[in-house]
Amino acid sequence: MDATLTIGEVARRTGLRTSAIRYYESVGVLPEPDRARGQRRYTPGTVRRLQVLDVAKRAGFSLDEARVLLATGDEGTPAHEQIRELAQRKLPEVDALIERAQAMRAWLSTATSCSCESLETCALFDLGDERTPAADGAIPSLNISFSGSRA
Amino acid sequence: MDATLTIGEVARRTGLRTSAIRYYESVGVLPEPDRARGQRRYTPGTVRRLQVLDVAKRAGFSLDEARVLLATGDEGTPAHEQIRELAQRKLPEVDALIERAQAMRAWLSTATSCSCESLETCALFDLGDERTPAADGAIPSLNISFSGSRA
DNA sequence: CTCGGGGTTCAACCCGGCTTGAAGTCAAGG
DNA sequence: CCTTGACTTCAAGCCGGGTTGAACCCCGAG
Repeated sequence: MDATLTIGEVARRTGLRTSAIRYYESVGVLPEPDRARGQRRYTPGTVRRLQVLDVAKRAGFSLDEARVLLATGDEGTPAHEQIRELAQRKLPEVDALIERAQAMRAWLSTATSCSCESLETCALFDLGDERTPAADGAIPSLNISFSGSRA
Repeated sequence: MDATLTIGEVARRTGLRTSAIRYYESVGVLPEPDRARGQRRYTPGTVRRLQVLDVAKRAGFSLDEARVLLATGDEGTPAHEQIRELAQRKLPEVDALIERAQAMRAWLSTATSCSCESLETCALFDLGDERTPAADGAIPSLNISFSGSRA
């Protein structure tokens, strides 16, 4: 429980830059740690928090969302409630992302065998067919809208 | 072929904002059009170009990549060569995106049935297992790195 | 004449997630 | 004493893809 790790130490153990750790603190994802002569001193638990953060980011959560998650340690409801709720809220977004990416893939795959002379005449670029003629060799529709998530 | 459309007209026909059209010109995705008393005058072909651009963006291409594509109209190789090459270069990226998104989905799905009391002990947040114990109910690994694409 | 509704320019701002740089403090070691 | 290295702060920059705003011009109608 004693706060012994310097920011550099935490950085080494997590693979983060010290600037990132300070940034997380500045946006409230990490709490303000104790200080010794002005310098931050972290508990070993902080390393775990940052690992959790890492996994959460990979799972598609923003820092804002991760903040909520990391706040669960603060004497309250058990972690699984927050985890479940966040995951359930995120799932449809990720499903949409997958769908969108698969539509992109289908289009690109079709495009690799394009033999059009000009973009003017290439049906690949005709607007994502709303009416979807349901033809067999139809061109994959790209009627997609979404705001993706990042690494 | 006479340049008759004002920027507002093109905007109406494409659903874009005039600011976007000027921006595309500024970054070289659209060529500089003729002008009448200082005002831009576009050919109907420009509308098509912007539709092509729209589809290309949905397919995952950046403006930089789309610029290359749109440049094919300029008296050169037939369009399909560029289309094919760009699509082939993009496919692995999109495949990676899909894989990543599916890993996210799997993790989130597992997370919705988490019953851990604390983040400390929750195996969901143990680092993406390199050693992959290959257990059956194993936690989906999130060992992913990638720069996604956006709408 | 004046107003409204196009058009023009350029610079600045937005988003998220950091990084980078300048300038300062502090402790240990040669 | 001086250097080295790790820490501190704050402001500014970066990426992509535009949007927003101020200040201007120009034309036709009432």
